[in-house]
Amino acid sequence: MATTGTRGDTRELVLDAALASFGTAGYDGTSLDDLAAGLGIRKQTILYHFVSKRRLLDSVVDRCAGELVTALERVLVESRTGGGTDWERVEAMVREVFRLALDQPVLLGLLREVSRPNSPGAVRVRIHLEPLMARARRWMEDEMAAGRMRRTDAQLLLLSAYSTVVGVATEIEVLRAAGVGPTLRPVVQRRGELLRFLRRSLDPAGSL
Amino acid sequence: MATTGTRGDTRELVLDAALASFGTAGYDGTSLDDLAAGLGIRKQTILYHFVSKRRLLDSVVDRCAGELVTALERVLVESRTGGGTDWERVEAMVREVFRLALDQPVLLGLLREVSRPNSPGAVRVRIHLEPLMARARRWMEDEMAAGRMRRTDAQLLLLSAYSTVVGVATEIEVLRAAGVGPTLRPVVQRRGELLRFLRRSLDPAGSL
DNA sequence: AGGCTTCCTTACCAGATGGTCAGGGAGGGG
DNA sequence: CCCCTCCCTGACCATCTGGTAAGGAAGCCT
Repeated sequence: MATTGTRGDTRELVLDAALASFGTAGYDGTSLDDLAAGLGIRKQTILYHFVSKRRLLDSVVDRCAGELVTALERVLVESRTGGGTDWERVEAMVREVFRLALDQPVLLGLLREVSRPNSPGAVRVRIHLEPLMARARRWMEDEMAAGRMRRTDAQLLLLSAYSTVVGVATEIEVLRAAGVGPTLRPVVQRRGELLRFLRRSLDPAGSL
Repeated sequence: MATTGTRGDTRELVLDAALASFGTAGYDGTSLDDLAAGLGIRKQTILYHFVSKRRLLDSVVDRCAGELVTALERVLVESRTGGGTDWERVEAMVREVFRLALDQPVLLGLLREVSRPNSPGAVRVRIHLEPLMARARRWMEDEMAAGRMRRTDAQLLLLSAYSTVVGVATEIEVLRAAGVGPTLRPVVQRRGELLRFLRRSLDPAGSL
């Protein structure tokens, strides 16, 4: 072969490149030929591993959603054994999501692309996020009923948090377009706003 | 003819349809054939009025940016003759932007599409927004120097406000995708957050 | 009437796109 | 040795893409 060198992980390399391209150029703006050329392989190789372009997108989404779920699951377990308050657990989750986003900014690109209503990946990402959302919602409503959380519309709150994260994606891009370097100050600021908002909505001990 | 009926305003109809399509399906996801078919005309007619697809996007952006600038200009004049404080003027501007966005949600779709870094329309929208931004920035810095505004990074604040508005675009779409009807409550909530954020950053008389 | 302009059309094209098909090389097991 | 499977590739294709060239119909002006 002598193309990629290490052997065996072509599939993963394609997924990486596809994630980046879908996130920046968009689904329609990504051509399998270009994608393959960037990897030094032929388009047919991509089609061999992922039957169609559509399924490639699905695979990318699956993989990213998997990472997200794993990371959240880990934080959830940690905070459970650590035995923090509800609010501390919420905060840990939010921080984990932002950490993930800062570590892999490409994820935000994909999320943004896939949040578009008519996007082919929208349904796929919903499949992954809906159980997560439903679970979080149920938990929150239980905690509200038990008086450990302030009463509010759980679903609307979750969606608001979700779109804040998507908003961060656009913000980073806007800043870059405006010539502002990839400083993380605005991201941290957003995180602070989101946490403050959530605290105000949820924490019974929250100020103001 | 007998196609459109009223006569003469084919150009405007094309612009309307293009705005909607670019905003929902994206630039790459929009084909001139489909666009024309939706209007009951032929693709060549579109090419006749707007020389190329790219120029069509430019025209759409131009028109929308024009509306925005006009609306803001009007508010600015009104608030100037009304003689409000700095903060009241800022608030009036923000409210006008949100009003515009609520009146024509398609605008948000376009804005979102065009905020993508590699988007062909990104440069065009920058051409329109940069003078606006520069002007606002200069004004804010003057007011800060005069002590009528709290000191802060004017540019970062403006960009933050801008991306909040773009964020509203994604939020509406996310909500729709989640099955939540086009309720305006989250939008109003966002507006409230943005105003609070701006007030905290700018208003010398602002609380907390 | 005849020409000019405006608006829209049919006919056509070169290039790119996603996808199919058959085949080739490497390795492993019999 | 042969066969089989895994991974990859070249050749090819139908379709769609934005864009060009040319012509036709309606109105306006002289």
